[in-house]
Amino acid sequence: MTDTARKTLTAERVAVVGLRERRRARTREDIEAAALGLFLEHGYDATTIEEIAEAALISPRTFFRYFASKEDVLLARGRDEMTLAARSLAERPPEEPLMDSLRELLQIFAALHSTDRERQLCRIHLCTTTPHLAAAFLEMIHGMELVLRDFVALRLGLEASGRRPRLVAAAFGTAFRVAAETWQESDGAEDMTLLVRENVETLVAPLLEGGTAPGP
Amino acid sequence: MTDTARKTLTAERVAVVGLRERRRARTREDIEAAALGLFLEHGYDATTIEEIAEAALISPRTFFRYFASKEDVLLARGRDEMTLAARSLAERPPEEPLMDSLRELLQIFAALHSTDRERQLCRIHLCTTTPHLAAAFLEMIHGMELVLRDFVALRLGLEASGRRPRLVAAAFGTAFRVAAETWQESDGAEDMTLLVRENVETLVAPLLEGGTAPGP
DNA sequence: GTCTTTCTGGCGGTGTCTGTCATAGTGTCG
DNA sequence: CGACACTATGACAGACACCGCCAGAAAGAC
Repeated sequence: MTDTARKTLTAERVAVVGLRERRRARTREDIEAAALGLFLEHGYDATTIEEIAEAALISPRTFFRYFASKEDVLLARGRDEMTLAARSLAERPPEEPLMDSLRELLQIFAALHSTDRERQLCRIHLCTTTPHLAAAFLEMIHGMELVLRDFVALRLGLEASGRRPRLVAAAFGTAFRVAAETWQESDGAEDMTLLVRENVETLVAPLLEGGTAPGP
Repeated sequence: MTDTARKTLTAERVAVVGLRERRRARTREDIEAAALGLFLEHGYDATTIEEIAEAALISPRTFFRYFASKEDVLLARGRDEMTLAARSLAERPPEEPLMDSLRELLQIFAALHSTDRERQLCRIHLCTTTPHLAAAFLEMIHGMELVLRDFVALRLGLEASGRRPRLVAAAFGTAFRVAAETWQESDGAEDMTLLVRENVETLVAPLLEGGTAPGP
């Protein structure tokens, strides 16, 4: 874990300790809000860092002290949530069937999702309409798949480089991605949680039923 | 189809007509070769457009008349091949079972793949080691999935926005992606064609067997 | 209160990518 | 073969993302 990441986590977990941390968290949220608003109004590409900085009452230079890049404003939150959720799988009882653990992961996503519904929809909308963001969005899910792959390998007692851990993790990521796309295209009308669940049952479950090696 | 794309296709299909087209194709290949060499030598990020241009004996400005971006040097070929191959599915007999058509698509990929093995390996290696390229690579596959989705919907008599066409197309793309990753990690030792085939049978076939709606 | 640590803004630089224009080479038609 | 249209090219200027650096301001520890 990087130093920056640890600090961020600490600041979030201990909630608020000093004035400095509170201010920093506040500024970060200001930037996110300002950016999202401008993106929705003028489009992602047409919005410059300078405009975001001005709207958030900071200097352009400071923007990059809060976010690594322009796309990060939209994806950092999701990225953190995803990897943290995937990592939390390590705390599940080791004897629990893998498919049950994955279903538990869905619960965590559902909880995260319900707290931030409106923004999620905006974010995914931007991601699916802007090519550059679409690529970054896919890569974000790919990052979660890597964490997931190691967990699946551990649980199945296989090497992480093997075929089955790869496919299970990728199938899960794909189930999530397709659900997000479907949800976005329905303008949030469909039930995202249900969509992911269905897709996981359709894509992932067949890979796992019948023990550890159902395939050829 | 864009004007540029049409021209490219024409130039490829009619092979070589005038001196102009031949020269243009030659320059394009020079740029590709120069770029790939520099990427492998110094890394993708450490290579500048200026260096590529110099190695290819063109001006930096001209580089962007052949490729839309730096990443495009590596991905344009694959992108074209993928979408063309996916589009060629339209010429399969309409009564052919969908799964058979998809297996046919694998054949096309295998043929393309065998003609350019070494470079493919280099390209995928770069894509899996450079974050920015990884994202673009995933997006390339996503583009193929979109074409595939429409085809699947047409064949199954469903709407392209439905769940099943989405999942089938995404599963196919994922099968391909995982195979590419596995192949790259084995340094080309494994049989890429076989890997894709296995993954498709594992991931896609379960979605299609038992008619048009096997799921719940 | 001082001292240390952290945050911030500004400056300058690199690199990607684009619009524009003049020039030179290519294809075509009379 | 000569006039014409078309296209490719290179040079220039510019927008924007991003980063290293430094000096000043603010916060926390003592």
